[in-house]
Parts: sequence; structure tokens; C-alpha cells
Amino acid sequence: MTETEKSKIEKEVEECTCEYMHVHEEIVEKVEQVMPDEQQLLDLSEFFKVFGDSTRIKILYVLSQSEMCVCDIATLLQMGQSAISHQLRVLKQMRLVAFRREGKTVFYSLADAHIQTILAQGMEHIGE
Amino acid sequence: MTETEKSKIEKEVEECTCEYMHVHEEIVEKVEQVMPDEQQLLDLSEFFKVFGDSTRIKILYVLSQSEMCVCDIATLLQMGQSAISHQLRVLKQMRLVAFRREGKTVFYSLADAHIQTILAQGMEHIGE
DNA sequence: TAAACACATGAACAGTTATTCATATGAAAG
DNA sequence: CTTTCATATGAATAACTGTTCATGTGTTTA
Repeated sequence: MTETEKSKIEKEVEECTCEYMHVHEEIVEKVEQVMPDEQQLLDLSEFFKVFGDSTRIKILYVLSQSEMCVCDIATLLQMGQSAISHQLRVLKQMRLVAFRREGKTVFYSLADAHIQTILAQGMEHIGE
Repeated sequence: MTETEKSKIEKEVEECTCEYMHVHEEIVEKVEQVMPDEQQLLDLSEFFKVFGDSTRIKILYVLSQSEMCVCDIATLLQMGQSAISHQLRVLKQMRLVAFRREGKTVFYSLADAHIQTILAQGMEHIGE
């Protein structure tokens, strides 16, 4: 890299977009003070990420109708047992589903009423 | 879904694991009848997918506090202007944010109160 | 105890997505 | 009209995610 190129980059870094940016300082400072923890917002996005997959949404939906086993879900969604099982693990980790064992069968259900509320809110939004 | 994938699944449904599967037919049939459109559940997951990214969650959060321009957001989140702009496009397409132009500046805001309700519900869940 | 079977899981692969870089657009000011 | 600058956008790349395949685990039944 030549000296000319180098100083060109340095110049860019110094002067780049941000220096010219028209920031509204009062707004930025005000909002900066009420920003939640980085971690809290990260957790929040992780939480919603779980709803952001059609397979998982379908699983949550069918479980909102009735408790059922892995094979029931696989049959309803026309998907392989393994795929469902993997997704149930994700839902379990996020505490969105509960489960109980009955012999060889494992019955899954929604963990709490919260989940249905969130699904309903989403439905309401897209149905506008 | 391609034809190949489709017939692969059909084959699986016919021959593999599922033949031995212990399906609870009453449950499956009952739930099958109340299943919403494939498309509706797909839209729902697409909707939630937007909330499933920390950058977008942060953008939505700061906009819940105040209307602001792209540079304000980039400053608050300590990210490049381009990244913010790309994400705002996603949020725009999903009608989660509104915007108005004032000279060279574009001010963004939350599209409606719905969004805050959903964010709040999510916060409630993770804070348990 | 051995076989059957419902479910779980690790690895691999394919498809998707977020950020960056370079550049374009479009409004305002000179 | 030209320059400036806030924002938008296309292409490229790196990281992530979902499904499949093969196999493991743990419970029941013969």
C-alpha cells in the first residue's frame, strides 16, 4: 500500500460520514439514558427469534389446541420426527413448551398462557 | 417446496418411522380441522422474524422512545449508517415503522401502538 | 435380557441473513 | 448547475439456522 493510499484511508476514517452526520443531540442523550441493558434487549430478540420460524409457529399453534406427542406433531405438519424433535428442544430451552412422560411417549404442551397472547397479537397485526 | 422434496416427504410418510409411529388419531384429526391456512402461519412467522434480531429490536426500542433520524439511531446503537438503513427497510416493509421527510432528513417512528404491546409482552416473559 | 420403539442428538449440508463496502439517489444550498 | 450531505441500495462475504441422516438413549414388552 502506498503512502498516498494510506493517508487517503486515514483521512476517510477521520472525516468519515459520522463527522458530517446531523445528529439530534437532545434526542440521542435523552434516549441513551433510558436504554435497557444490552443483554436484556439481546434476550428479547432471542425470545422472538423462536417465533420467527414457520415450523416452530406451527408447533406452537397445534399445541395451543391440544397436548400431544412428537409423532402427532410430525404427522400434522407432514415433517420428519427428527426435525420436530430438534425444534421442540429449542422451544423447551426457551420455556415455551412443557412436557410429561407417559411410558415411551412424551406429551408436549404450551408452557403458559402468555404464549397464546403473543400469537394472538401477531395474528391481529397481520390481519390488518 | 420443490417436487423432489415433496415426494421425499411423502415417501417418508408412507414407509419410514411414521409407520411405526404411535399417532393419536383423534387428536390429530381434531386439530387438523382447525388448522389455519399454511400461508397465514407463514406470514405470522415472517412477522415475528422481524423481532428476532437484536439490531431491529434495538431500533424498535429507541423509536418507542422518540421519533428520530437514521443518524440518531446509528449513533445510539454504535453502528454504521448503512446497516441501520438496511434494517429500517425491513421494518418498513413489515409496516412496523413509519417515516416522514423533512428536507434531507428522514424521521422514523413506530407505525402503531401494537408494536409496543408486543415488545412489552416479550419483556414480561423474559423477566420471569 | 433382548427386541421394539418413541424420542433425542451430533454432524453435515444447504439455504438464509446481517453487515460492510462502494456507490447511487435526491433534496437543499451556494 | 454544481456541490454537499442524509439516506438508500446492490453486491459480496461471513455467520447462522433448519433439515436430514445416522445413531444413541431409555422405557416397555415379549
